[in-house]
Amino acid sequence: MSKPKGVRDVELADAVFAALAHPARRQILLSVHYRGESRAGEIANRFDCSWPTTSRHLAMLAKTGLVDVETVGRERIYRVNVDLVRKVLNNWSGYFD
Amino acid sequence: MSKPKGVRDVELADAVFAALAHPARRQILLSVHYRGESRAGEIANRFDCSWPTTSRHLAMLAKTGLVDVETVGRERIYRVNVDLVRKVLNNWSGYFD
DNA sequence: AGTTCATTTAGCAATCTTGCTAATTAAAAT
DNA sequence: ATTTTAATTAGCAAGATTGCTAAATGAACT
Repeated sequence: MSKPKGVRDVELADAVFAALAHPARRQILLSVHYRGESRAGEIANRFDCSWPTTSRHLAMLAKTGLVDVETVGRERIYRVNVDLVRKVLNNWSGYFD
Repeated sequence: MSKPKGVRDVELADAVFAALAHPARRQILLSVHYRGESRAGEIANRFDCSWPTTSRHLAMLAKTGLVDVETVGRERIYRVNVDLVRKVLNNWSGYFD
């Protein structure tokens, strides 16, 4: 544990809130969650922006840990990391109780 | 009720998540919450960025409704709108239950 | 009225973000 | 081996965000 927990929490919040800042990423997150695991192409087709643009949004969500990716052949399957979403949001909400 | 509730919720989420995206604004929000109502100058002095920069962050938080402002003479007193913070975060967290 | 104090607004440069199309990777099918 | 399919990465232009200093607002004090 090189960094103290508080620091890691702050860095995580930085990344998560940055990721959630864009409407398209929030939409993607909700969409993937409600439809269950989704292939990149399915996700890209559901949105009006280009596939590469969606791909970059997905990459950012993945980097932050908000989604997990599984590569199956030439497809990539995304799932929401529900625990992380809830953890960060609930944690933050809790500061204001 | 000109816009349907769903639309208003989405617009509110856009504004709130945009406001929470910047670390300085999250820090300001926490700081104002924990120290209770604060004058603009107190807030500005607690952070290393310039007063005008903090002022703009505060303006954004206020526009979004995350803080309320009361003008008393030449001072401005900020308070966190705890209900809004919690409402939006809990609402969003709830999507992933 | 003139000065000071608290704060915001203007204006600008530097940096980040987003969106696109074109190019690339790599697995599957022929 | 070549082509097709799924998806990402590169590269760039347009726009948004942030931070600063200087200027402006407006209440309070002398």
